[in-house]
Amino acid sequence: MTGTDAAPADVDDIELGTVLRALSDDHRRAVVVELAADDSDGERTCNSFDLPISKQTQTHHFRILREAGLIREINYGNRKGIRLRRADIDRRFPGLLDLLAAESGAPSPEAPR
Amino acid sequence: MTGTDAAPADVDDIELGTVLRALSDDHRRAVVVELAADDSDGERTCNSFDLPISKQTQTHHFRILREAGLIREINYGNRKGIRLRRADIDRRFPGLLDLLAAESGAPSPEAPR
DNA sequence: CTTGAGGTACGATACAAGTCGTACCTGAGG
DNA sequence: CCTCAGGTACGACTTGTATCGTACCTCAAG
Repeated sequence: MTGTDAAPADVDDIELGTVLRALSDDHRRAVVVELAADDSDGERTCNSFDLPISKQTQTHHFRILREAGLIREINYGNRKGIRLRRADIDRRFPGLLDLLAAESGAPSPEAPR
Repeated sequence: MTGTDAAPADVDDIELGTVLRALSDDHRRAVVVELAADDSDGERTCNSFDLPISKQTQTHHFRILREAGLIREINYGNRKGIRLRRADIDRRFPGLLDLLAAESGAPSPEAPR
């Protein structure tokens, strides 16, 4: 495993600075926004995000997201699953995912005038 | 370059990516957190934040915050005032300031620790 | 077993960003 | 006028980071 998981296990170990730094990148934010927009919270594959970057860079970004505590990566050997840590994020930073979802053109609870 | 030392005038011109990038820095986030914690929204001076960095660097950070649309800088010649754009932020990213305020050890409505 | 696709590890590179040094501007108070 | 503190402008330095190339691993299907 080569010391893979430096991901915060506890909700309290998720730090705002790390999260914001992770979300400041457009590609990573796009991933989280997509995940946040899916209510069913199904497991996704890396390929399903259609990022215009190489595999190695994708690995890098997903690691940042995992270490920030935003996603979980389930290792299947020659495949991996991506899952949003929605419950943890909602408890640690309530409203954050709504903020991100609002950027994707998601339905807003309030009338847009 | 970037030709923009201008701050976004319209609320809609405030971009999430720029805001998150601005808030990903600890010093800048500390400033916004302090501002967000003050409900009176009084004008502050740069000195009042007690940042452990040089004046030049402070100027740099305040510019980033201003260009992101998070604060306004009022120039008095040999002094300047700092003011949080609370109304704009609340309208563009509702909940964001609450998120930040929660990190400052502010009283959270439901944080039984 | 061999092959191929998905993923990772390590390294190199190029650009962005935080920091400070020096020099200069501005206004208040001697 | 001169001085001084707050603030800015420009540049240099250093670190961080996003990106990719090459090599390797893992599993499933031939």
